[in-house]
Amino acid sequence: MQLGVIDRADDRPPYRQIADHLRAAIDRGDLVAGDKLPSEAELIEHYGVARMTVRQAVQELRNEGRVVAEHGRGTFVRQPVQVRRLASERFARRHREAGLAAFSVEAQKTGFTPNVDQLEVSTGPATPEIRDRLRLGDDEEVVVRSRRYLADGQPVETAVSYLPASVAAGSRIVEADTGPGGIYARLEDMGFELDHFTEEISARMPSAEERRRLQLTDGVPVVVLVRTAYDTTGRPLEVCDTLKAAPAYVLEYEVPAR
Amino acid sequence: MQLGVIDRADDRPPYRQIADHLRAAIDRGDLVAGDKLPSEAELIEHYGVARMTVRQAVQELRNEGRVVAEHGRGTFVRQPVQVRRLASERFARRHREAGLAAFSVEAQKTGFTPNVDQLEVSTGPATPEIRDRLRLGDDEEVVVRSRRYLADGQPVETAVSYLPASVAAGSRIVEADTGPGGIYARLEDMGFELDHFTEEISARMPSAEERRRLQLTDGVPVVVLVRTAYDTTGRPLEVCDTLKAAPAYVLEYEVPAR
DNA sequence: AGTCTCAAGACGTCTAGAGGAGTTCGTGCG
DNA sequence: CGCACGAACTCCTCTAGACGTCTTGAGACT
Repeated sequence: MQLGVIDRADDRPPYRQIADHLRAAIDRGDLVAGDKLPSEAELIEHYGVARMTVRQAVQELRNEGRVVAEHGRGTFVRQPVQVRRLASERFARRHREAGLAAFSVEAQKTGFTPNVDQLEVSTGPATPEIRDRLRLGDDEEVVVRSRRYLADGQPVETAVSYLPASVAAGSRIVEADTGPGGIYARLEDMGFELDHFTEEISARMPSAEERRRLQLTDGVPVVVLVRTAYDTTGRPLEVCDTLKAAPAYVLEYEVPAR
Repeated sequence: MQLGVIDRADDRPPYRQIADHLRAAIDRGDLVAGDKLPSEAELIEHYGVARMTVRQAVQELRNEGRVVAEHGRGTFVRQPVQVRRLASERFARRHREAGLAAFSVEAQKTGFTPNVDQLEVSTGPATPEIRDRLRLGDDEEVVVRSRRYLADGQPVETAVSYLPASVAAGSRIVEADTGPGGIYARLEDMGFELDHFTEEISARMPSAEERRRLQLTDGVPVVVLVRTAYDTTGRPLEVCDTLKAAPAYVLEYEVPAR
């Protein structure tokens, strides 16, 4: 494998030059997914720099998610993201069925074993952001429903729903088991007419806690999806905050051209 | 500000404890967006550890995108992601108009100055992935159109479109200026009937090159959006690969409930 | 053959420095 | 008053080590 040497005339610092060499080796195909990078000792030997310098170089690639270090074994080139498309979702299906039901339908098609856990339901004050989205007053409380979806035992998504307590109170929405059709069916039972949804999609690096819950390695971002459901009067009935394990999970939307 | 001390009995290493202390201070609100973290010297003094140790702690928060270091000034708590909603897009509008036109309409509503640059058009062989998405044979070439969108001079999105050369050949699609309505209008001029689109959304860490083109700081992921447009016969006519600067750019979709 | 032990090799964490480069701001000079 | 300069402070890069934990595989033992 060709790595080159450090050019002291280059204005980039040595650690960055080393990182670029390694990245180029991956891009060239000298190193493919699963291959082991040269060990730290070998890089020190090759470049004639201190250990912290080669570690900083490798750290760059780890932060980019291109390699993953395994304690005691070595550092390996990672499979490029979104190779596995664990599940896709179609809008229509997603919103006709709710929660685990939609996930199960997808599972049948894609061939994984679906599971859901960590369902917690509580009622309490809302954060300013949720209050804003649900257009609530300062004192109004919300019902919070959180859960985690797994595919073949692997966590792929966490979701937290917020509903105004005034809407959910007295219904099965405040219970762990909402019954068939999920909370959307319950809302319709209660006379609310669901009209449309907005979804805001962004991405960010997960916190250590979120990384733990989704069993993510370093350098992998999560897709953040915030769905708000409105009734025919334009009143927001639910905000659902979803974190998706990005490399494993690709959303797929289908829309008409006009 | 309350930071605590390192607990040698704790099984977490010191640098992680320090990172947790700082993260907790932010979560508690002791430090809010724009605030300066204690300097490295102050953290060394407070915790009684070496410089590399406090740097490693701060590096954790930088990787999470919660703080940003400014050379010579200090390290500052970053605005939480998606506070600025530079632009939102609605499906209908997005696909009736094309490219800069849609971007400009959005600009008018949201109040930024739109711009587009780096438009390059070329024809050549396709990557295996693009060939697969466009259902092309091994020898078929594609027309590649790349551009970058800016809002108030700030890059917010890069996009690369791929069309089968057999579709685009002889039309204005192979020219830098496609004329009014963009490539979708040209495709319709040529008798192709656009039927529907799929969009796959994921996220990943950008490469150094991508970070440069979008002027992103460390620790910020990009949202990757791959749109495929089909005609009424189900033939894929275009694949558009889009990178969005995640924290500044939140997609917004609106869909009917059923 | 199967199991245990141990050493080598890999990455993880940390120390105690050094010099460099960018930013800020006060001070003194013109 | 305006400007140049320098000190102080900040983060950046790097050195040359030390010891730790984890993994693997060779070799000894049963």
